[in-house]
Amino acid sequence: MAEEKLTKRSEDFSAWYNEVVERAQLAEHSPVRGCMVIRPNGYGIWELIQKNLDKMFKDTGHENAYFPLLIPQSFMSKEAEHVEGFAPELAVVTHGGGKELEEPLVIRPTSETMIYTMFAKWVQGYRDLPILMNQWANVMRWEMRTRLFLRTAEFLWQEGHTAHETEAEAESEALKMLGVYRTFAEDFMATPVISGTKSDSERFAGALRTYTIEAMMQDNKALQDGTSHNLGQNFSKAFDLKFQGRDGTVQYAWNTSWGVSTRLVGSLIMTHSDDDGLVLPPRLAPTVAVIVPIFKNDEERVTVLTAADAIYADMKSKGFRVKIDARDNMSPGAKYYEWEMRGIPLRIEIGPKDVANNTVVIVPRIPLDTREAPKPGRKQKLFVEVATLCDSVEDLAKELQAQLLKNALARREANTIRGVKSYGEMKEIFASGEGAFVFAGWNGDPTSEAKVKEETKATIRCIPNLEFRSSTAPEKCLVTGEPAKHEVIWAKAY
RNA sequence: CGGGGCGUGGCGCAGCUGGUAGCGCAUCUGGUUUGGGACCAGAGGGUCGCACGUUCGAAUCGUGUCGCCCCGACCA
Repeated sequence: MAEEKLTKRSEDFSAWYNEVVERAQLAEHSPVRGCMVIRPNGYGIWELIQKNLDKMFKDTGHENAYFPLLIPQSFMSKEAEHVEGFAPELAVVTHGGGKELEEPLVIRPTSETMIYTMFAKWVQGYRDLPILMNQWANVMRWEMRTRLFLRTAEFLWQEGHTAHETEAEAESEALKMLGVYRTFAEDFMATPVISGTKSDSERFAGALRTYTIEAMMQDNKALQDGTSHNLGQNFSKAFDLKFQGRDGTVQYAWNTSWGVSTRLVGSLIMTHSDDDGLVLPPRLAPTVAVIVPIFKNDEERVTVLTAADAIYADMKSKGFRVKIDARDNMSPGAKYYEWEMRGIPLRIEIGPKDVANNTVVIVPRIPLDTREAPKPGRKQKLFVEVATLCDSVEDLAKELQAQLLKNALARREANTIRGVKSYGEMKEIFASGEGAFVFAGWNGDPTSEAKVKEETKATIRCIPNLEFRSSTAPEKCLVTGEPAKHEVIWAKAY
């Protein structure tokens, strides 16, 4: 009996997302409210994100360290905005060793307070700067409403923390790391992102400025993929992080922090996947290719499996992330559906005919523009010589990676609206349910921002960086008609 | 925190005018199959979220409680 099809994306995006997460065996709800069990298939994606980002951090001079999970409650209170921002979502430990603690400990929602406490001990003079540090950790925020990968109570992330001698140096660091995130999003996640600055209302609690990369999901809602903050001297003043400068005077250090989380896995799912299930960019796919042997009888079985095993061993030895699916209680068709659901970029089919011809059939997860178009209703099937299989897989993986970015970019541009004439027009856009990224002028006033949020549910995702702005800057604020201070992107967001 | 829904084999569900639990998928065994979701035969597996109450008798009725999901508010 065939398993029922996935809910269609177009019918119920939210249900579709949950089904992909569960049926692709990425993650499931834990017995604890709002927490997530990440299964190996999902964790494998995170491991590749970690591995590749970590290399980029090291290449830009950062080192990894680790700080404690529990933070004395008093640390949290030292920076006024920070405590106000996080107080409602703290989980607090009140007992230990069977006794009530003198001072409650909070489970870190982020580690600024702990890390800058330590930095303060480590820094005396300007020669101790800069500190360029990162930690891979779990954090916990008692969110009112949670969603697998996108907003869980506990999540895995990396948080970079740096301390600098000058304001300019800190600003440059914050922007540099935003650039690292943008490069990672495009090159690995195949996700086009718009980088820019958050408006004050969306700024990190305690930051001078918050930078962001914003991606568009397939329901045209925005998702913040990563964030980078210029913390100014707010935390160094709160935690007494001082140094003696080149001129002999004692000064406060300048800090930045930046992070991405397991939310990126959710972002991947919502960006690329389709009605057949998960679609993974090859560079972040725990398994890039799966070999499915096909045979009718025992004789064929031996021939085909021998050939398939040889291919598998060869690819494995060359470092390919490849799997062989030799299960004998399942028909090839059933296997195809399963691996498609799980987002494997390339399927390698090998049957008796292929063995005889020294070929295999490769089926990419999504159609590639670079290859001959498939017949209507069919998948693209590529016949490949066994002798050149590894090169072909490498080429196809690259083509698929590029195709995903191309498709996502085309989709975002098709749903990006510039030159909206009136606020009424924008209200219609967000009332239609289709949604979009709307580029428009804004007077810079939080009041007009709040008004739009209330009336349309759309918020300012960011003030885009120069390269993402419209060629002609809007003159007027779309909401009030006053002179525009910035061009901004309005969108509904996760 | 407000509104709604749901807790019954691994998963999805039925049973709820009370009478001691059933279906589909999955699993196991045997056989036939296998180039797009195989079929036949047999088998195993459940203190019906938890507690108290009503009753001769509770998955079913009542009260309480715990948990999960969805929508909203909230959210670097």
